[in-house]
Amino acid sequence: MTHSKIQETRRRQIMDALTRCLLKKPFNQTSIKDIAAAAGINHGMLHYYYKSKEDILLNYIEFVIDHYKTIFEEWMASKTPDFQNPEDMLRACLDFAYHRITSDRDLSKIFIEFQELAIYNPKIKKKLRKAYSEWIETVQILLTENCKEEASVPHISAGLVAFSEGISLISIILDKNDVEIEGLFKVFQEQFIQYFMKNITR
Amino acid sequence: MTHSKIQETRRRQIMDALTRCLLKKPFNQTSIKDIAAAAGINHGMLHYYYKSKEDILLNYIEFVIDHYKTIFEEWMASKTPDFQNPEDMLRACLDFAYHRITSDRDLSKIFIEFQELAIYNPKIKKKLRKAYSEWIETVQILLTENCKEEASVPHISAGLVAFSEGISLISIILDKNDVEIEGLFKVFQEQFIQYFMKNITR
Amino acid sequence: MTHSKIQETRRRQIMDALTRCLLKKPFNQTSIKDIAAAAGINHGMLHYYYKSKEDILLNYIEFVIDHYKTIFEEWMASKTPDFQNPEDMLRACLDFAYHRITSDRDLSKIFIEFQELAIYNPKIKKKLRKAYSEWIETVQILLTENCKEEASVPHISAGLVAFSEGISLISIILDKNDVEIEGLFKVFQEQFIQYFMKNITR
Amino acid sequence: MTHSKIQETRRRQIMDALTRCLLKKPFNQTSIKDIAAAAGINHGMLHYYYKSKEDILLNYIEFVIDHYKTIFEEWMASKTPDFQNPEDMLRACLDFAYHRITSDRDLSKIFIEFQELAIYNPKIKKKLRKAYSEWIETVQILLTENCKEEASVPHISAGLVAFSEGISLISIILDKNDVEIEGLFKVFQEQFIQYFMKNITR
DNA sequence: CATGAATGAGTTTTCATTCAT
DNA sequence: GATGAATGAAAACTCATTCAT
Repeated sequence: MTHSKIQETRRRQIMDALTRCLLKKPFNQTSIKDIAAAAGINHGMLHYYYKSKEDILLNYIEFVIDHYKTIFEEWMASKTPDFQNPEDMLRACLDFAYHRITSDRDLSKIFIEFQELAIYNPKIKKKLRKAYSEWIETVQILLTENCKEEASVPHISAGLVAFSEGISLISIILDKNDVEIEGLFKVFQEQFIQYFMKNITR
Repeated sequence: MTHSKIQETRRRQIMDALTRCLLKKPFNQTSIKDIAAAAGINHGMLHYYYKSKEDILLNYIEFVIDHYKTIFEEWMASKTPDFQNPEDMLRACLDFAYHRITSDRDLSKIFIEFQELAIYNPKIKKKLRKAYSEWIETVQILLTENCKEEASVPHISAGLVAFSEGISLISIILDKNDVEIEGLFKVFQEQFIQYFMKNITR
Repeated sequence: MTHSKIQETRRRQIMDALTRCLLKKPFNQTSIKDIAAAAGINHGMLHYYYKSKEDILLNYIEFVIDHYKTIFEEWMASKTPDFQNPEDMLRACLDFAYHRITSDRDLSKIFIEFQELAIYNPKIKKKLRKAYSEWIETVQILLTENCKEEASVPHISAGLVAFSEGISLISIILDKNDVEIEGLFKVFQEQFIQYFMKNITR
Repeated sequence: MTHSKIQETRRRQIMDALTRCLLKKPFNQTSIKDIAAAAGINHGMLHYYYKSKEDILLNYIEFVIDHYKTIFEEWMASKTPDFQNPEDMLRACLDFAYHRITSDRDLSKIFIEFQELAIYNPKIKKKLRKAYSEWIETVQILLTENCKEEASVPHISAGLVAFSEGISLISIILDKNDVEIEGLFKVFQEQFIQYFMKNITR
């Protein structure tokens, strides 16, 4: 039992506090005291639960990634039996990814922060690389299951993820409202599905 | 003429120094003295030429954007007469954007830094929004010139820019080598061109 | 009996732990948690057994001094009947002092630490003063028993102790190996014994 | 010109301030702000002139050692022609060493602090080792000049330095007044001179 | 007796900014 | 224009001590 009940609670408080902080200020300008205040606990405790500010960040990145991976997996588990054909499944997955991830502005901001941190910090880069690799792989698996021509699947998977990240970035920077962004996304989504159904589906 | 020759030189030295700095450390961890040292000038001078650290950053962002805008415009001016048909032009433009912008790893890093700064700083966000808007608009103009069905052009333009940004991000995070990324890019580029030629070109 | 068996054990564990700690870091940089970890007990307990960090130190100094006093006394008790003449006894005592105290590098380090602590802390200074006084007195008693000219005995005793401390310091700082230091010590030891036998022995 | 006039002044102020601080508190309990306050300058400046607290200390140790080396050398230069015979010279040197170094209680305290710091810090140990080596060497040179039997000179030199350090330590710990300590020192000094004149002088 | 969560004062260090020279 | 000394606020981190369980 390395972590007691109270430890779990505190660690979760700190993670949630950091989310709130990162929506206001970049990590480098967020002080340990800021996080502690947001969590409603003494700043000394942050060093009791994590060995450094970087350690908080590394744990936080894992926390966020795991959180969304879990959400996706739970959704997949609940939906899988429902799909009648590849097109339905693809459309549902893209819808889910869009509504729960790409269009979540808070999440997008936090990921843009992660990306910047990754550029300058190899440890963070490694974590992010793993997350994106897994995401691309998940897409690949989904596509391969319904694919007769496998050669282009890896490129298509990576491209979809890149496009998704690009959309989320552009929607943040341009401050487009959700309707416009959804329209933009849908155009490409439909295009992609049609292309995929025509050329690749078995 | 408020700026003498020496002033122009100094300001340019500072901008170039900041580029070198940003490839090593994020802006928030880059000190005025770091920039001054990289520029080979006294740190006190940075406050003579710019009124604050933020002011340096705002000028720098404009400097970078202008720099690449100029490069693109010069290239366009030099190429325009050569194109025989829309397809050639589209392919050339996408090639240029890819080779000079999307695949320039240093530039990509600096833009990821800008994006993060923009999230938390409205002034920076405004500058970046303007840059991306103009970029999308440029693409729109290029497409519209050869287009019979204009309705989807705005979406396609924004999508192309988003995709381009997504690719550059993914290539940085995944540390993919240039060949892999180019392959990925080309698949979509070709797809896009074919789609565009079939449905939209007049 | 205020101290139960377990209490004695714990207190001894703490003292031994501090010895190990002081060979790595100065007392001021040794934390309560360091000592607790070295002792294999909970850091909260240190405040149960001792009222403060300083209290631990004061007890430790007494512990170390008593320890070595006991060793010397036991040795003396075991040896006394053996000596045939003053010269034998003197030589044996100096040998013992050298091999068990002066040349014990760990002990020397710990005493250098004590000396520094004593300079700035009157309570510690008092304890150390008492220890050195008693040591000098012991030497005095040994010398007086065999002395016809008592006047210079106090000076000689203090001088022997000072010399012994000086040797141990120099051997630590110069990192001389044991052989060199023993040679240095022996030269003076022999000189001293000859001088003492010639002028002072009754 | 790496150091301007003001730099020299400030650096000297800081060194002098540290002397005052070390007479009150050990180095580890002396904060950067304490030293700055004692020097009458802003604490930020200490990091302008020295790159860390340890750097201040290392410079300080060199400063103190150089200071006393200079004093000794100047004295030697002024005295050398006066000595008629080895005995006069030896006595004068030992007198000087005693009155200006061994019996200087402030200096003794500071050296006890250095010794403790040296035990735990290799860089400091190296500096102190060099200082003691040079001191022993100086004594050796003085003795060798007047010596017919050189074999024991190294031991005697090291022994004299060790004894001197031992005396200064004991006088601090026992809080003996100067008269008593001088008496103690003189007994050995006389003994040493007589021994040296009889056996070793050429 | 034992544990470990909690507190808060204190430490070194960094740095944008100012300004006298 | 140019230099670099000076300021002071703020940062991350440490730790003796307390105390509820």
